[in-house]
Amino acid sequence: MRIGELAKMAGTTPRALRFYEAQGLLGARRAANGYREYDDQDLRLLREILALQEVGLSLDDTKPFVECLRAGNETGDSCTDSIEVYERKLAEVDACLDRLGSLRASLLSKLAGALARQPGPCQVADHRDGTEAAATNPREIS
Amino acid sequence: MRIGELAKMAGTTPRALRFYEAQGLLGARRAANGYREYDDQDLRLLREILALQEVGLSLDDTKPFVECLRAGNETGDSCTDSIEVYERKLAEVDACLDRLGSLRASLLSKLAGALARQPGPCQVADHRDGTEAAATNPREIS
DNA sequence: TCTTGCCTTGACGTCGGCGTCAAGGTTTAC
DNA sequence: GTAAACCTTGACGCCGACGTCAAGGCAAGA
Repeated sequence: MRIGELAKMAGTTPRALRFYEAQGLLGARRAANGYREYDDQDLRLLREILALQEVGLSLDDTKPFVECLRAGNETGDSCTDSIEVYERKLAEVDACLDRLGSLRASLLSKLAGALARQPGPCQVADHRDGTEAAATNPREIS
Repeated sequence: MRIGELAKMAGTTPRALRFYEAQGLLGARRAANGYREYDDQDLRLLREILALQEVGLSLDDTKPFVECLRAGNETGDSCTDSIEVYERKLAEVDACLDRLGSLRASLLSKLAGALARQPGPCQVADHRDGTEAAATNPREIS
C-alpha cells in the first residue's frame, strides 16, 4: 500500500511517516515511480510506534520495540532493551509526578495565602469571588 | 544597579533579564551611556517572576503579578487576575497529574505483561535479567 | 485532454525560555 | 595605557514531532 493509505489506516499522516523514516524508524521499499510501498508488517510496526507514543514514549524510545518486532518477535517488548525503556520511562514519569505534586502544593499554599489576604466576601459582590473560592477549594484539595 | 549585578543578586543571568524586557516584563531605565539601570523595586519584581517560574507558571502567566506589584500592592497576588492565574494553573497541574497517572498505569501494565511473557529466570543468566526484574518489580508496583 | 488527487523532496515555522556567539562600545582596576 | 570585565544590539541554536507551503512528477477518471 502507499503512504496515504497506510497513514489513514493507522490514524496518522503521511508527513509523520516520512518523519519516522527520516528518524530511522519504519523505512519503506520504493515502487518503480519512486512512491513508498508498505505492507502489513509495516502497519504493525507503525501501530506499535503510535501506541507507545500514546503511553508517553519519545520516538527515540520506540526504536528498540521496532527493532524487536523486526527481529521476528511477536511483541515489541519481547526484548530486554524494550523493557529497559519501560523501566526508565516509568522512573521518569514517577519523577515528574513528584515534581508536579510539589508544584501543586506550592500553588495551593500560595492561593490560600492570597485568598486569606483578600478582603473576600466582605465586598459588595459584583461577581462570584467568594462563592468560587468556596466551591473550587474542596474539589482541588481532595 | 546594572544588569549583571541585578542578575547575580536574583540568581539569574543578564540574558534572561533582556528577554523579560523583550517580553514586556521588567523594563529598565537607561543611563546616559545606554546601560540599563535597575533599583530595589525591580529586584522585587524580578524575584516575584523567578519565584512564580519555580512554581510552574509561564512568563506570560507572571504578567498579572508584576502589574499588581507595580500598581502598588504589597504582594503580586493581591489582584484577582493573579488569583485567576493560580486557579487556572492549578487546574492545568491537576489535568497533567491525571494524565501522567494514567500513563503510569499503562506503562506498568505493559511492563508487567512483557515480564510475564519473558521466560525470565529460566535462562542461564549471562547477565542480570531475572534478578533485575525481581528486584525492580516490587519497588515500582508499590 | 484536462482535472483532480495522489506522490516526491526541500525547507521553513511552531512553542518557551533562554544559551551562545559576533562585533562592537564603556568602564574600571592596575 | 592597557587589559579585563562589563555593557549594547542582533541573530541563530536548541528541543520534539511534526504542520505547512512550494514546486513539481505521476496516475486515473470523464
